[in-house]
Amino acid sequence: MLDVKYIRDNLETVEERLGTRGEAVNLSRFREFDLQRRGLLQEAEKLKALRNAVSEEISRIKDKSQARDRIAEMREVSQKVKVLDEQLKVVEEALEGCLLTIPNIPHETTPIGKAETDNVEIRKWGEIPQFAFAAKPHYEIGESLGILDFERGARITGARFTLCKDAGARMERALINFMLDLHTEQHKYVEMLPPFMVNRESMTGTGQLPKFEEDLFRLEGVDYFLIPTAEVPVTNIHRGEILKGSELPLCYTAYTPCFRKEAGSYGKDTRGYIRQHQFNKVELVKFARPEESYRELDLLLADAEKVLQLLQLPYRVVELCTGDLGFSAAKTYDIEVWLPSQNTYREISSCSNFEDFQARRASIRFRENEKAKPEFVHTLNGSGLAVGRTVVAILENYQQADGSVVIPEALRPYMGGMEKIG
RNA sequence: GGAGAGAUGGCCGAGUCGGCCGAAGGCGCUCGCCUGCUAAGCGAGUAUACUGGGAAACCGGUAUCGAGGGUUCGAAUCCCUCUCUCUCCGCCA
Repeated sequence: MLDVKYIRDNLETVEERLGTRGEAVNLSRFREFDLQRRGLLQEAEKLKALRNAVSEEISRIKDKSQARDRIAEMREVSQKVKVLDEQLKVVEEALEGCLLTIPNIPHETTPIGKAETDNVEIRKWGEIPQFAFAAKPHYEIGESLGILDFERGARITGARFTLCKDAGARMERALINFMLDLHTEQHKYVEMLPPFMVNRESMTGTGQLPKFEEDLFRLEGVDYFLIPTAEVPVTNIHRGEILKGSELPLCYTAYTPCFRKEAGSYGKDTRGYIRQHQFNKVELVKFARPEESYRELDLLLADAEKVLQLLQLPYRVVELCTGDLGFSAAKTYDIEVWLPSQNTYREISSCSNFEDFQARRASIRFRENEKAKPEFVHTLNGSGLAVGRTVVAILENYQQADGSVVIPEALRPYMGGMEKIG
């Protein structure tokens, strides 16, 4: 959510900068609701002030018969207040609804662009493997090794669900532990294991709602949703709180499964393990001081990259352009891992600074010192990493001519010393 | 699922028959005084949001005692609904 006062005072700038996201933005509705609200508010508050003053007078009059006129007068005032308050409520809801659907303003360093193709490559890491044979896609490798079972996954649930078996299941678990250990022991994040379903307020706080309800799995009977990412429960840990400046930045890491409807991605990545309705992810979340948030974003990105470096998987980092930026983000770096079968890099992590956009929605603030005014924190998060796609990358990059897959050295301690599958 | 108890400021905790209650008292914290050091003591201060005015410091108004609604000139206090927490019973990994 953007600052109402900022929009009010910089309407054209805001429209223009939001326009770089690719959708025309018209804030005239906002302006109208804002004006209406303040008009009604002033009127109502004036009457309330009068009522409060006269009520106090009445309280001092011993003989209530002498207050009869004033009581009658105030009865009328209260009626008017009631009407105004009702109108106000309608306008405020409209204004709120308006605000909740306005995306974040891209950071000034976010490259202007229309789509994915305008993203900017920042750096590449690692050697792209050269195979003396035709590199197989991960789903063929996984199926022939008996560690990924798409058919039975679909039988159990449906399309885009996969059964991990034997060393495949073990590798998922190993990667989760490997990543969590790295981030908690080397990068000093605090581990969290949050609920995997959240309420509507939490989804609104991080920006999934109200606009993207069709992407979420919703439970029946209660207003709970399956989380599409750990960002939601972990960021909402501090919803409604005022943190101490001295404890910032707060750095949390969490493993959770993620559930996404993938509405609108029909036909994309239909085969294999790339795009699932349920996948595992280790997430990194930070709450930082505004002036430190971009430095923290660089650190967070480096922490995520470290996973791929240790696993010796080639990747590149791209900076998303304004047209490709998520709703809540001001700036995003994607980490893309090399997939030999596709002869291209595919997203495996997305690291974003949301600045105060989520903090304002979720009311997460901090006080620099005892007497300081509360300020909104900046929230950040990034995948560290998507576990399923890491499995995909390992299978493809570490595949051997005989169909076996070598296990990255860093992962072996987590797989009982296993050196290869098959 | 059944029965009961509760929800007040950073924390603890008071709030009588509705009015002078944004809310006693204590703890904590901040600043000052005092004091070889520490402790104790003394004095002052210590919520948030919106809104009007002001360049600002700041001044005024409104709202907030779990949430929403009702009664009333006036609600932390009375009534209704909901949510959450705790205790007991049942069930269960």
